[in-house]
Amino acid sequence: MNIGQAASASGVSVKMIRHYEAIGLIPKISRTFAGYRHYQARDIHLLRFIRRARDAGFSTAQIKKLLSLWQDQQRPAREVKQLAAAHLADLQTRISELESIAQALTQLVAHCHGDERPQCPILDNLAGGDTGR
Amino acid sequence: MNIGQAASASGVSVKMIRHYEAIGLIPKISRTFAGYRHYQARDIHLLRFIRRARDAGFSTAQIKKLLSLWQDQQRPAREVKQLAAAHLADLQTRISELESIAQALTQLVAHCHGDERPQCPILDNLAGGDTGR
DNA sequence: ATGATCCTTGCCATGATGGGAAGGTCAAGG
DNA sequence: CCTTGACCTTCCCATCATGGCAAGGATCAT
Repeated sequence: MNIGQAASASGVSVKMIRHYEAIGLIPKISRTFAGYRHYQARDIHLLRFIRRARDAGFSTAQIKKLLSLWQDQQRPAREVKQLAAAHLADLQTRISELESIAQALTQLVAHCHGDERPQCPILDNLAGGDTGR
Repeated sequence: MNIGQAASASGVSVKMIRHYEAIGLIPKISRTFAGYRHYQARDIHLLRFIRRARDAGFSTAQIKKLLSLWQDQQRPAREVKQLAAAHLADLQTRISELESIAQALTQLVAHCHGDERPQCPILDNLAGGDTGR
């Protein structure tokens, strides 16, 4: 399997596959005599794992750790859970931040008449003072 | 006012003030004969506006537009509202995405016993198949 | 005058991703 | 055999918002 096929089989772009190899997230892949990367079924599994982890919002560093845990048959589930819980906490923090921004913005948008007149509470708020209370 | 004072007065870092000037988000600031940037009260207002907009999650491009609307006494509130609403929609999209990730992850974490045994549904899920459904 | 603290510019880094260029390889078909 | 098109290789650059560091100049207080 060439890199393009590995990409479509795994859902990871060609660019990113090479990148992951370059940063050591995946091991160096064997090459054909002409220098083409050659992927085996287990490489595809690896890439799929990475894609799912990435889709779950894990950072590259976290994925690196997840991979090493995955490949360690002896790992305690505790470590995995810890990592996942930390990431989850992080997600929830980000969600709350975005939510409070969205809430404030919703207020402002609701109070803006939005017609042709120049007066606008959104700009007033940005220019002005207290952040919507 | 020097740039350092402008930074603490506005809440925008020295680095970012210079950056905003470089990318044309704010006009070129007057300089002292020695080349130091010199800030007036209205420059601080501008920086504060930018900081608030940035805190509200607007992109630099959107802030640029907001600034031009702000400075145009004739702007229709409609345009501002449109911009803010678009950003709000964007925020809400991002929030939902994060929420669905968080929800899936919460399930997985909940089902992981998290003790010393190696079996772990989190890794199984990443490795395996259906995304927790 | 000397040291501390500020300012200047410029380059590099982040993290995840993509674009594009210049050049090599391979398979299919005339 | 040669061309063509699709693929591969590496390398460099860009994004976005932000920061760090370095070398050198300015200012200010002692």
